[in-house]
Amino acid sequence: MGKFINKGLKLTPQRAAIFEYLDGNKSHPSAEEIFIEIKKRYPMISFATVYKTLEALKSRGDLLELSLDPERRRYDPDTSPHHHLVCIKCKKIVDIHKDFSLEIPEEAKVSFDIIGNHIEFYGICPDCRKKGGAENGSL
Amino acid sequence: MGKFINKGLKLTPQRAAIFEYLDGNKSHPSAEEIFIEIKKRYPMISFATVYKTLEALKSRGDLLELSLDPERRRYDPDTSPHHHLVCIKCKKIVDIHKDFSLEIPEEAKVSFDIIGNHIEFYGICPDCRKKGGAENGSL
DNA sequence: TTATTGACAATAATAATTATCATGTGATAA
DNA sequence: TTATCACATGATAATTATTATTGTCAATAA
Repeated sequence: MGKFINKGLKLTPQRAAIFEYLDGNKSHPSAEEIFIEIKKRYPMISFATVYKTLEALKSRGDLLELSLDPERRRYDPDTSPHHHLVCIKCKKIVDIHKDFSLEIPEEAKVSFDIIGNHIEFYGICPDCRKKGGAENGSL
Repeated sequence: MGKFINKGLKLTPQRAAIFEYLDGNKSHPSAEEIFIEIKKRYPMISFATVYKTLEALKSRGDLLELSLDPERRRYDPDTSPHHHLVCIKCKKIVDIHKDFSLEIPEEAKVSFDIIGNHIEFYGICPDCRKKGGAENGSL
């Protein structure tokens, strides 16, 4: 959980468990998934603590909130610039670490101060292709 | 409201109002914004009708649901392939009609069947730059 | 006409998220 | 030590967003 310690957040057992779960995690979990997972070790943890910790990390720039899934917010501990590949069937999200060096379009140049970009590729993952239409796969 | 008629949906006054509001609309409204606007003319319309109509249009491919704003779903009647420019201050969304012809990355090729992509450029719009920090602008 | 269907509004229900608040805890000062 | 303070926690309430259910009515089929 290295990347999350000493960020001005007091390290409590609950937070340590959340940090440990998040660090290096590539599954882009939702708040509920994080809660369920942490609860296995700390059955007394509350949803509020999870949300508050996520919010704290987010506001410190150590956690990305993804809007790729309209059903719920999902989180990504990898804050380095990267893009995502989303399965439209099972909502699995895979990282794409590649720089596309997009040329800023004219409409943007003349008006917005562009800060960054994010590309969502969407398609059907191998699991869903095989199964021919599973509604949920492993995240 | 041309683009929405004769799509297998019976044309009711409520739907006509929703269609008229959406057709050509570039503001990427939320369900609530649509509801409020329609209510001015049809005060008896219900939120459920708005949601159902949006869902119906969405499932017919005549309306895009945008996941750019984590707070709420926003809708785009322009179903032609295009990208978006989002102001991180006021959440204004502007269309970018430009083909970036992204080369499909290796990670994707070997696994996912890629169907499409969407680029979100984010930055600060001229209004917010001037105002130096308005929390809400016109959508 | 009668049965059926489809759409509506109203309402209830559910899900996701945020806020409130009393209590607890660790770090540090007295 | 103990007092204090700032912050964290968990329980729960409240909100917000969305979806589902129900009863009604009008249009249509039988």
